[in-house]
Amino acid sequence: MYSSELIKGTLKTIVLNLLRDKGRMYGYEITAKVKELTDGKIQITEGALYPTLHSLEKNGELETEKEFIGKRVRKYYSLTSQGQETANQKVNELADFMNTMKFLLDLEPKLGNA
Amino acid sequence: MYSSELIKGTLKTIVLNLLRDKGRMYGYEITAKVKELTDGKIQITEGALYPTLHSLEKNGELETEKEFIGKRVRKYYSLTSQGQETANQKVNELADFMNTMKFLLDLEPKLGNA
DNA sequence: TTTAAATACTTAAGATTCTTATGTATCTTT
DNA sequence: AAAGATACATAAGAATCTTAAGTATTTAAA
Repeated sequence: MYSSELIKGTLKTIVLNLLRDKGRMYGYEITAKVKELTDGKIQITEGALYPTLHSLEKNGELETEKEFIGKRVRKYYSLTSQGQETANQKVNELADFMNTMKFLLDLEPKLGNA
Repeated sequence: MYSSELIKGTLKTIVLNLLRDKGRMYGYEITAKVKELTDGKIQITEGALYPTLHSLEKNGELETEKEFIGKRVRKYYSLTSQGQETANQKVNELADFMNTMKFLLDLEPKLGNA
């Protein structure tokens, strides 16, 4: 488990990226998938996830379909076309940021002014 | 410039790592160095940096020496031995986290259960 | 069979960490 | 003389997370 500050700011990107890959998922499934894919190193709490999903939906990035599994409601989320764009952009930004951070932490010699 | 959520949670690590490398630095110098090293992509604001430095000092990770440049005070920060350990640990954690995130974003096939 | 655990969603209070803004003061450049 | 850079500090507000509590169904274990 990583210290919680690190997760901050990457949650939206994780969710958008997963939905881009899987097509549609419901909340509980997202938490389980992230936990599985990261061997438990990243555990999204429900208190963080659901407000994020609601906010993304309100913003037009996600749309929902309700399905009944027996008597229980399940809300499937999928990307809107706007959400597709945002997903691409957010993932690129995070990848770029991680390159910058890697450079900063390794303090590699800067190219171009040797 | 990255969207500000991304910076959150990495600031302490950036500061500790820089101090580990440079020995000692003062606040303003840190903001300038990070800006320079990242070509302006990461700009630490003073409102974020100074409280962070104060909190790290209060926590025993950093120690300070004041120096006068003319009539102006400059506060140099350096790592305590505890700060050294924290720096190592934080940098390792962030590197580990970035690997996990890279895997998660690329959705590379998981090794070990093919 | 009843109890616990897992599934599935929701929301509220509080903590943390950042942005934005303001304030003070000195030094350097125009 | 004024503007911009240097150098510190802190407070109000925003954003995002944790922790916690609540509701309800389904499945597994005792």
